[in-house]
Amino acid sequence: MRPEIGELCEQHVLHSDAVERAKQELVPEQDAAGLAETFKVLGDPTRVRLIHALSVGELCVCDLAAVLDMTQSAVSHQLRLLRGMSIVKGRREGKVIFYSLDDDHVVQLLSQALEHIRHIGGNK
Amino acid sequence: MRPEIGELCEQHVLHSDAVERAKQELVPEQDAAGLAETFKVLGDPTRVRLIHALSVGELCVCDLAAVLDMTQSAVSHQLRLLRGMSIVKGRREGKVIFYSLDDDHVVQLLSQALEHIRHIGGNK
DNA sequence: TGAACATATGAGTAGGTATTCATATGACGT
DNA sequence: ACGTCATATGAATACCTACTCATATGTTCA
Repeated sequence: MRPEIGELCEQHVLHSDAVERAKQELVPEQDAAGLAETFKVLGDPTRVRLIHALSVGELCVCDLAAVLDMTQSAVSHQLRLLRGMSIVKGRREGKVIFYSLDDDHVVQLLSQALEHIRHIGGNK
Repeated sequence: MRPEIGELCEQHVLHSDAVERAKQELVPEQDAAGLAETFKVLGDPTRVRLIHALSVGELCVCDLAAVLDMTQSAVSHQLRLLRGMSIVKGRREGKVIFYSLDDDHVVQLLSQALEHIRHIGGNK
């Protein structure tokens, strides 16, 4: 079922039809970039903890800093990123700004990734 | 419904009960780290494209390089990472090594993330 | 065994990123 | 208007990461 081996690698590619097929279905560059950007934002322990903390309920910056034992500045910087990706949103109430998750997809992403981790955790 | 505002921020936290609650439910550091690690691996355009290409069907390193227009070395380095996270696996056949996705979760993660992107794409 | 090929890997480097420190913005009470 | 508090932001820095180049490993065939 697999294609015949064709020519040299560096120059002519081994399995040209498979390559063709894969090229056809290539994600548009733009999507790949967008996906990567999204995952990159989730790819930091601090931000994962931030998101998880907010999944419990809304919290202000100050509280987040306390919960995660971080500087207010550091938290604020990270929230900026998360806001930029529409993962969290802020609601002003006087001096305080309460943050909460902006999108349900994200928690699903987290739990699904956790599944993946647990799934492979044993064998390796 | 929201808690009374308490004391100073920097030192005593604004909403102590909410903070307590959030602290209770904190993800174990280990999970947060694991999640972040997983997402970090997905957080790169090259690897997203690699994964997507493999979702069509197995390909050897050389073909992957052709499909994504990259150096064999670069591809190999990335595959190493993906292998380490049990996202792809290799199957040797003579000189050639065919790579394929090791886990279904990953494609689901990709499509779910794509949903998120499309969902927010408009407003911003 | 040796040449040829596919893949893996180590060192080096350029660009990216998370935190800190200092400071700015914006809102409230007096 | 002023001081205080919560949050945001710019610059600097120390660390990380993706690629390149050179080379090693491992397989096949003669």
